[in-house]
Amino acid sequence: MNRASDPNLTELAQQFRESLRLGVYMFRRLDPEGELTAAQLSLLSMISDGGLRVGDIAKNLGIKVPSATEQIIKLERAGLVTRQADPDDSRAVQVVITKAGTAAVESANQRRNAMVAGMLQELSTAEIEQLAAALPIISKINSSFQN
Amino acid sequence: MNRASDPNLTELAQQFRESLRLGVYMFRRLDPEGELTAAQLSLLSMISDGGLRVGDIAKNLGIKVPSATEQIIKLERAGLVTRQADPDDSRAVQVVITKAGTAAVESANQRRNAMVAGMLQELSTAEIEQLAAALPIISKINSSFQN
DNA sequence: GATTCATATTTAGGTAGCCTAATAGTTAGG
DNA sequence: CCTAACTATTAGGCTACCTAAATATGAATC
Repeated sequence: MNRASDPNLTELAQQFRESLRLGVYMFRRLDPEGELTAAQLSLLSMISDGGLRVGDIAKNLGIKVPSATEQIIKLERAGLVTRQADPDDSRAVQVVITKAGTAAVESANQRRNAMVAGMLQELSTAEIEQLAAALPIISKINSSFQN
Repeated sequence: MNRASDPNLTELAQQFRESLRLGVYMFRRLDPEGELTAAQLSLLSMISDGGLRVGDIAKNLGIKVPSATEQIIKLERAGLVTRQADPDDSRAVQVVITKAGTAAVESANQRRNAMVAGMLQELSTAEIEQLAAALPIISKINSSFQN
């Protein structure tokens, strides 16, 4: 089946792209005064359940390895992560979150969630339900994009 | 009414932020080889129905005036827009799209819409409906954010 | 076990797209 | 007319990405 040229789907694609654009701007403006940038919070959140190698971090974030290294170096200098030799492969490096890193993630998430929740509370109950239903679909679209 | 501390709303906020993050990465990867960057396409689309002043462009894009000026200069050098004195206010500048600019927008939109439509066609009819219902809500959230 | 090929990371250098602060020109109100 | 407010540009800086090249380790082959 190929519906990609369906005019309705194209129209929806256009609207979806516009939403993506709005999302980029919202994302950038969320808590700009916070101690963590958006990129740093994404990286720290990713390793908060256990250390990962640089390459895995890059892959999961959808960026190139040198870009990940750069962020990791900044986070290390800030005392939020440590780099340790991977015991199984001494070419690789395990990036592990520190206590300070965990604390920073928690406070950053709280601040940002509070900001977003403040925006969401202006929605009606029906709108909140519709939004909640759509978020998993966006994740699904993203998965198909990764390939 | 203050529901912002409602745990359910906070949970939804967290999920929404994650979707935002995914959106950022999708947006960045959409047609990276194209002749227009995402920022350029956003700006050009905005003026495709008629010239706008630099300040209006900046406001609509959610960026500062000097950032808009910078983009406009690049687009002008590429022959996609022209800058003209505003007849009513000679402090202001009208930014007008050229024929080449219009052509570039059309082809960029087609390419990007086709890419997105390709991703959307993997969704079920129900999912497409749910997504379509949520997009206006995202616009609404963004509006409340602008303030 | 030495050579060669592949993998993991870092270093070096570059770009896009934002920002703030300072400057120059234009308008409008007192 | 003069001052305050507005519009845009210039100058300089930052974050977060990129590619290409260097370094180090691991794996495979002979």
